[in-house]
Amino acid sequence: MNHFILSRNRFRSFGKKGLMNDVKAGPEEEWVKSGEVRISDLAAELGLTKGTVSRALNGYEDISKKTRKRVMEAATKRGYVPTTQARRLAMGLTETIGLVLPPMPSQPVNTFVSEFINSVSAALHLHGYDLLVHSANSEESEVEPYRRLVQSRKVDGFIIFRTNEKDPRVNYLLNEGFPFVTHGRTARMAEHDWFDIDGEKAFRDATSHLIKLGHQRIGFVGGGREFFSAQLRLKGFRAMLEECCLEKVPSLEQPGDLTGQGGEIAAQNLLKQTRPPTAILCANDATALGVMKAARELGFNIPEELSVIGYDGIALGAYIDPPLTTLTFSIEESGKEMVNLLMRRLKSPDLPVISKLASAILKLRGSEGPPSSIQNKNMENCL
Amino acid sequence: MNHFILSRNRFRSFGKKGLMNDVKAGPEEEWVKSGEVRISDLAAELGLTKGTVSRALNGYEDISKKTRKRVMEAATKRGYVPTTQARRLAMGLTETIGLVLPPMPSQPVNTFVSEFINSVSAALHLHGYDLLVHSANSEESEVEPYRRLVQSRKVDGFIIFRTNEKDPRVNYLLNEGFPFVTHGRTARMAEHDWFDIDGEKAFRDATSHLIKLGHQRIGFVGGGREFFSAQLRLKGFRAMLEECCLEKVPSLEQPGDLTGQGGEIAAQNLLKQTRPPTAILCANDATALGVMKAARELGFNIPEELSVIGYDGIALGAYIDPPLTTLTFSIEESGKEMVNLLMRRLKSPDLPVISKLASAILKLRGSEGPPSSIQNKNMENCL
DNA sequence: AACAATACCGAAACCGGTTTCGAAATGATT
DNA sequence: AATCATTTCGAAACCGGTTTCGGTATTGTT
Repeated sequence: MNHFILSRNRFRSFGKKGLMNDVKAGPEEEWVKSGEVRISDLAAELGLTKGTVSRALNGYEDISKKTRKRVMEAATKRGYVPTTQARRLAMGLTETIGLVLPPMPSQPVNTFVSEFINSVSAALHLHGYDLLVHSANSEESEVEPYRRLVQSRKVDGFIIFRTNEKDPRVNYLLNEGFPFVTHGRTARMAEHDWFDIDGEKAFRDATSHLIKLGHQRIGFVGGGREFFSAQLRLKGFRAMLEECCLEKVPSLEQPGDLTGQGGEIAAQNLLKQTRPPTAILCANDATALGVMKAARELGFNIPEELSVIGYDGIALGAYIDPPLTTLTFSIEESGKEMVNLLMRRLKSPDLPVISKLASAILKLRGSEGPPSSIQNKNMENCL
Repeated sequence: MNHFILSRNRFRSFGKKGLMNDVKAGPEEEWVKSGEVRISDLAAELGLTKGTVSRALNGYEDISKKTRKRVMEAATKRGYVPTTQARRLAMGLTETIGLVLPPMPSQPVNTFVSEFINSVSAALHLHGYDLLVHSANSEESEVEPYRRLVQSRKVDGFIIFRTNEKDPRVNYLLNEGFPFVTHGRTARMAEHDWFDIDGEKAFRDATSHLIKLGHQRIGFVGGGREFFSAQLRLKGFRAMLEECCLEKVPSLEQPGDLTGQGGEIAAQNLLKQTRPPTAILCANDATALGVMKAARELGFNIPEELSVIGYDGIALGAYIDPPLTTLTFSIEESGKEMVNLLMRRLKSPDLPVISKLASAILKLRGSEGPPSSIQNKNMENCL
């Protein structure tokens, strides 16, 4: 809806594209300038109607073998490719999935995003779908981009990631009855398809690993309350502590914001205590980097005096000193699985919701080790 | 072109969307289910033809004020949003720009890509354009994705990044006369619009900085011959050496592949020499991280015994020890400028090609310093 | 009051495909 | 050879918009 006034008979370049550049018509003659032949051209050339040509190309069974062959050959020879826009309009679908990037102002480590986009795009392509990537304007509501894409019918469904427990985007789309899949669980996870990494189990594993190394005082730097996944990681941490008969010390649980800076602040709070922890579990790698930085500045040697474990498996963690031990998972698998879930939903909207939980694995790289002064008093009670 | 056979009268769900979920029709009554009203509905409701409604909404001047107002109000009241696919088909354009992700196998630090996508998408949105992100299958030719998108008319133009000197994608699109802009120069840069960072100047600056600190033997880890931008950085490095009367030592120039691993290997080659360099310039940050890792393993203290400078300005470089000094530039600006160039091209295809060169700035963070043994023999001849 | 100019809108073509429906041609059956 | 079923294709509607063109109704001019 443009609001400027247009004159009625404005210029419009019809027909052949503007610039018929001097294509060097070299030795090979049959050079086909792409995208110039329409289905009606094909039909006229073959003495058929465009309906028949369309049915022949799309495999309808009411076309004789001979005709189908003629059509196919003419199509490949002339380099015919159907115009996507027309096909989509006629079929009433967009064959496009939307992915809205959350605003990323202070996020230091976005390596996840590009890999994720890559894998999602590749997986969609196998199903003949395109990926529309939209950026979120931080000044408007979080759901605005979704609303626009739905209303203008630009996409058939959404891939949502970095969900919060109470997620307005999820609420909006559920209310619209619009197909989507989330990466991460939400409060309404029983009502929509989702894929997630089992962060709870991951942190049970990591905690267990630290306890087996001899750590008794383990710190945890999480995310804010709004990050559901970070809460689940905290849950796993607590569960393993309890399972191993270690007392839960509230001051050792610090909130963070999943950024490096947040990690620095939290680490200072932890390490300046009279009895600082001998190990710190971080809700993600960015946080872990901040923790390591603060630890260095406070004079803690890693891993001798402090073990640090992150979560995300960013490749860069292997290049720092010491290399960051982290919980890692396959981003490629994430993308592929989410696309599978979404395609299933698009094909049959009324199927019951399903979900898939993948597991992270602990990648030991060197930022953890036994504590300097081992005190094994309570260990015999546990595994 | 599906090759499976379809029965003629297959099921197709027409009209209203499948799942009219129980939308809680709360107190506020005028809840508009989005995307259900078409232009013909509006026209019928108003007693007008759809042509008139369309002209009214699009600002044609042959519509009376009164009618326009009626139409506008009805449109907003009923929540009418034109169906994108239909509009695009009628107008003969896609309002979509394609971005093909290069295959990213072992790239350790891909933070650039997501930020770039984000800024490009945001800039495109201001012009009413969408961003279609496509992944490159590494098994097929590099230009295949472009060919497909062009032939199926899914995009109006391309954003290309990480160009090589001889770039098949550029060749293909130039030959097709299809609009695009590159991030980075190519051998045919006189024939297409491009945006680039002035890497040559950037490395002159960085080299100058090191020389002023007292370094006489400076190593360089570049990219392969195919990376044009890396070559330009090397050029800047050499130019400043010459300007400062420092001899060019071939063994101090090591090729790399812009990855961390490549940096490690190159650093080993440099540091195991009988007279190792006291500083190493790296063609990008990933390389620099590999160099730092190798240096640590060979027992070089950074920055006391070895200065390291990277290029890219990845945020995470601030969190390692020591924080990585690097050449940085605004990715947001890059995206915005490239979109501007492309929009200009789309509006008037016959304008002469233009380009824009932005500059990188040296961000000092701590991985460089004066060499341990200062030898200033030749410095008085220079600036 | 007659006439030309202008404002405004309807009718219809068009974009490029897909799908339905029915008719003609072909083949099978008795 | 007549009848019926099947194969094959043309004609036309349709998707949901945009744009052209021409014809009234209105206004302005003398």
